[in-house]
Parts: sequence; C-alpha cells; structure tokens
Amino acid sequence: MPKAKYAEIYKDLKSKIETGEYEFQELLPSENNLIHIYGCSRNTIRRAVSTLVTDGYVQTMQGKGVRNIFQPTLRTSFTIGGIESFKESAIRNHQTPKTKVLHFAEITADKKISVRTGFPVGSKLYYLQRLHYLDGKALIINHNYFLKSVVTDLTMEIAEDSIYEYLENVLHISIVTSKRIMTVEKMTEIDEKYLELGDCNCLAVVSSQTYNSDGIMFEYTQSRHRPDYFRFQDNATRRFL
Amino acid sequence: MPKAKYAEIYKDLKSKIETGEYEFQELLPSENNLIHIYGCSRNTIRRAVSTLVTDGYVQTMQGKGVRNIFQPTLRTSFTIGGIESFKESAIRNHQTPKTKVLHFAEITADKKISVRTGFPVGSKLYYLQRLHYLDGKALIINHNYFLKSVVTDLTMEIAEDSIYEYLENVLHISIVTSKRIMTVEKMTEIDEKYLELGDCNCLAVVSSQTYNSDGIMFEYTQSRHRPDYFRFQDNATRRFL
DNA sequence: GCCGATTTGTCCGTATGTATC
DNA sequence: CGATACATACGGACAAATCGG
Repeated sequence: MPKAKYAEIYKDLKSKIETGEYEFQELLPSENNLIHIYGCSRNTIRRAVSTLVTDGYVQTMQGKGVRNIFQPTLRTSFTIGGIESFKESAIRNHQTPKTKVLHFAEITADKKISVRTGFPVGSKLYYLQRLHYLDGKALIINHNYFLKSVVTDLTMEIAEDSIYEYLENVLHISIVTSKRIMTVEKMTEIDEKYLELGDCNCLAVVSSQTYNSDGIMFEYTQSRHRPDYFRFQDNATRRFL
Repeated sequence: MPKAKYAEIYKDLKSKIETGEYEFQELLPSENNLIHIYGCSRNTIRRAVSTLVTDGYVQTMQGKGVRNIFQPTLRTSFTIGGIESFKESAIRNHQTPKTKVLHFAEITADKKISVRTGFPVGSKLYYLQRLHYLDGKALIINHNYFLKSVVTDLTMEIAEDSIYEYLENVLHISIVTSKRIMTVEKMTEIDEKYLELGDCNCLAVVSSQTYNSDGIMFEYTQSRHRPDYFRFQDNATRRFL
C-alpha cells in the first residue's frame, strides 16, 4: 500500500524507465525539473531517486545528472533483493505453485539446533519440511523452523497453502528483516529422493533468519534449490564508510 | 575516506554494536538523544541509522525505538553486499591471495559475446581467464571482459597483481554500480582442470556487470567458485513500493 | 585557465503524521 | 489522553563536481 509521496514518485519513474520512456544511458530530468514535474520538495525527489539507485535502475553522478542504466535483457525470475514468499514470486512470474508437506513436528531447540538456527536452547519450535512445485516440477525443499510463541497454531493446512499469508493476514505479523546466506552444498538423500537433480550432485542453499516488527527472530529456514532453476540477483554500490 | 558526518556516526554506532556496547536486542538511544550525543541534525542521525538498517545491524520500529539485531555468530567470510576485489577481501580476512593468468587476449564482441556480456556488438575488449588462489588453494576462476576504451593498456603484470588497484590508482576509474547474478552450474573441463572440486560436479557462478562513474559498463565478469569455499551474505527488508 | 551556471551531495531546522506506551 | 518515538515532507544553505563560454 504505497501512499507515501516518495513511493509514488519512485513507482512512476521506475515504470517510465522500464517502458523505455527514459532510454538506456539517457539522463533523467534534473532534480530541479523533477521538483516541478511532481510538485514536491527536493528531499522527496532525492529519496525516490536513491531508491532507484539501490535497485540498480539508475546511477547518480555529481555535477552531471542521473543516468538510466536499466537493461531489460534478463527477466527477474527471482526476487530483486526484497523479501517475497514462494507463492508471491510464483504468481508474479505467472507460474502455478504447489506445496507438499513432508514433515510436520513440534520440537524443542537443543544445542545443535540452536547453533544451526540461532534460536536459544529450549525454544519451542515448529519444524517442517516442505516440497515446493512450480508448474508441476519439484524445485525446492524447505526446512522451516518457526518460533511457536510467535507463530501460534500452525497447521498442516496452512503449511500447504502459504504460511506467509497466514502470518500477515491472520496473525498480523509483518516481516521486516531477513538475513540470508547463500552456499552450494552436496545433495542429501532427501534432496535426491524428492528433487529431480539430473546429473548434478549439488544444490543451491539459502539459509535465512527472519525478524518480525518487534525485532524478534521468529523463523529460520533452509531452502534447498534445484540448481538449474536457481538464480539470485543483487545490486551492489561502492561505499566509502 | 569518510569525512561526511553521517558516515562518521554510522561508523561509531556500528563499532559500538559490534563490540557489544549496545547489546543484542537492546534499543539504541532515541533519535533525539543521538542528536545531543553527536551534535547534529535529525536528518543526519536518520541517515546513519538507515544505513545500519540496510546492513542488517538494527531494525527501526515506529513508536518504539531502534533495536540492535546484530549477532556475531558467523563471520562474514565474503563481502556483505558492497563491492570488493578479490585481493581486498583476502587481505581483510588475513589470507594470502595469488593470481595466475591463464589466458590474455584482445577480442571484438560478436553477437554471442554481446548477448552474454551486455557489451554492444563490435566492442573492443580484453578477455582474460584468471585463476585465484587463497592460502595456496585454487578457489576461483574468473572470466573477465574489459572495455578497452575505458581500461586502457592492460598488461599481464597488472592482471597478475590486482586489476582493481590499477583501475582505481592508475586510471582513476571508480567503480560505482555492480549488478550480480548468482547461479549454480555444472563444471566445465577448465573448471575441473584447475580447481580441486572434490566429489562435487557443480560450482557457484557469479556473473557481474560493473559500471564506472560515468555510468558506462566497462566490465563483465563471470566468477566460478569452488562450492565449499563460496558463501554470499545478504540482508533483505520488506518494502511496500 | 578562469568564471558562472547547472547538478548532485551534505547538512540544518521545522512542521506534521502515526504508532507505541 | 499525553508523552515519546519514528516516518514523512518541506524549505533553505552551502559544498563539490561538471560543463560551456
């Protein structure tokens, strides 16, 4: 629900870039011009533009202007840096998602689990294994750990649909921060059993810790991806801090 | 060289977080307090804090405060999202880097290379293959494409040391934006020949386009990493734009 | 090389809205 | 309800980089 002015300006500029209204390598209107175009203060313009910078759409050059560096060459098949649930990204890419729950249990974090997930020893957790299909192909196995005190009354039915919808719409938990680490690992027996890995014996693994709006980590998930369908995008900018 | 005030405040807050002066889950001083502590305006404080947010150190909560969510559990073995050269990151982690040039050529981009790299057809390029060692272990094979009109007079000697040092210190080219895509690919004969992959037949591949301060893409690189030493960190925040 | 106009970068102060307690 | 905290927005000032005359 964007109602903030800077978000509207961001959206408008972004669409103008994506549709080619501003061409690749072209300079955007100067900040002063944008102020007149959108009828707002300079700070608001600068905030919209700086968001475009972090998303890799434009590059600012002191004394020169703001250059469009968006190339529509490659489709963004996965998230561009934000947080997105499996179902959301599937729908955004016009694919049909399906989820099968392989395992559903309530556990208490011991030392080993604590070290792996970051939950304190003794935490009451839901632990599930889920298999995600896209257009009928088994692509991802997720190992989810949810903190029971936050994610209350989780059921098989919810887990088969979308846990994130349950979190946001029913429990009104908003996901804020997610720390992710990507690695490549040898496949396990479980991976081999459920994913069609072809002649690859490795897969892409994304481990993530997710925090709610109270700053409490309530989820640890290890996502194991079939390598040929895995792809992760990222934009980095040089900083001097 | 940070001399901007917000960068100093960022650095100070970050070090206080890393050393535990602010504890995990603790609230930082409120913006008003920070204004008095650092003797600056609210905007400057907010900019420092928001940089900490994007780096995953803290989380802001409207009406409540700013919570420290930094856990020193796992060392950042690779870059945290910024741009860093192989040599820089090696030195930062107290490891000894070495680079061997396998191939050095000047080429002109044909259709196939253009599609792969994003350079226009007909671009004059340097193409090199380089093998990177860390503490004596062959870990990465890089396939670099540099735009000759920007990266002038590249030599074997430079390529064996650090191209980025040459770019920054000699040519005074500053790297600004880097768009990266991570995938997992089957190994090639070259990979197998030079990297010790053990029983894995896949590797982590990072493809990146790099832009200079004029907004010109001057580098395309495909980095092929030995999977057991590959690790990529990332912090994502939910946005509603 | 200098100067002035333009453009982005940094910083300040203030006002108002919204969420929390 | 009031106090506190962060979020958004405005306006102004000066610095730094770029470009053209």
